[in-house]
Amino acid sequence: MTKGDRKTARRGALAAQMERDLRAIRRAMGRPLESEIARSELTVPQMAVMREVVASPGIRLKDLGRAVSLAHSTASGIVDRLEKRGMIERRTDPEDGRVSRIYPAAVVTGFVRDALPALQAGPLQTALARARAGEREEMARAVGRLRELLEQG
Amino acid sequence: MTKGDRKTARRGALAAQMERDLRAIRRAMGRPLESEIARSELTVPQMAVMREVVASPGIRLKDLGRAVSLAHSTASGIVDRLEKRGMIERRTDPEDGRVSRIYPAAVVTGFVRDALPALQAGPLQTALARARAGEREEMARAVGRLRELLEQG
DNA sequence: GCAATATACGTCGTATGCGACGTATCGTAT
DNA sequence: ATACGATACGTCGCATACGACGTATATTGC
Repeated sequence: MTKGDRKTARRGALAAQMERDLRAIRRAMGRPLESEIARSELTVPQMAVMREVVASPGIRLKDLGRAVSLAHSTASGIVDRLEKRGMIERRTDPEDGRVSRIYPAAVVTGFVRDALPALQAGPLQTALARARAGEREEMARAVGRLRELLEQG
Repeated sequence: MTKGDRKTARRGALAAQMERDLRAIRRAMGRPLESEIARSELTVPQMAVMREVVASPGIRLKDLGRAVSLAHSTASGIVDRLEKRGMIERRTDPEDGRVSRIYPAAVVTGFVRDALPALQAGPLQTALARARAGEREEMARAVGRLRELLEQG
């Protein structure tokens, strides 16, 4: 085995470990939501979509998907379910018949704007609270950098 | 607005940004797999499971799920599909009728052992290759720490 | 020895999550 | 004006992904 091979193997092990960690992170982030914020009956992605729609009423589906880093088909499905619950509204753009604009339902706008900041104190924020300030910044930077590296490919 | 409120808000923003980054990371990691490693016809989780099964033939389903950070029901489904393709085998433990042990199919054992290291050079490893060595370690550490913080809750 | 409990899995219902495909609409070049 | 490509969505098929529930098998308590 050459020196280069060992290097490659070491990087592979690092990557494999990071993959395991990232799966575990995803798992840990999704889990408590079901129980902790059960009152709101919103899953993590639904929460993210609601936040975005409240922040930008009338957002196009495509931009919504990009904002939450989801394929438009996935975003469409989430909007479907939120619409079925009456928390959101789809309206075709009068100036461009192709785009459907997403609005928060009038009834929930105020409620969501108030409740969301409190509700979004999910497992991630709880975990971050346990870290030192420097650690928090470091992890945020690392995650951002990793995203950057992955997306520039 | 008190000083504590601002602090909480800042942490919320940090958490929200990290959530976006983590979604984007997940998305970027899953995507090229479909095309790049299309020959192997294996998805990311299937790859992770194959790796684990080849590394530990006869592993119990529960331990398999834990190793890849997935619920046992999810692991069961993945094993179902791999079994249907003949890449894996389920055998009930003769000493304990409850456990089903997972074995790599005899035909693929050698092949997988050789092919996997090359195939697992997925988007993450590509991205990591673009980073400086120090950055790599830093990101790995940060991700590991984040996992630790999330799981200790 | 047997009832109560615990464990390991399989299965189901639901929610993501994606690419591929079809459709309606818009912009544009002829 | 009309054909043609581009764009935005909706929908489908499939693969995760989870908790809840049921079932079969061990283990424990008495």
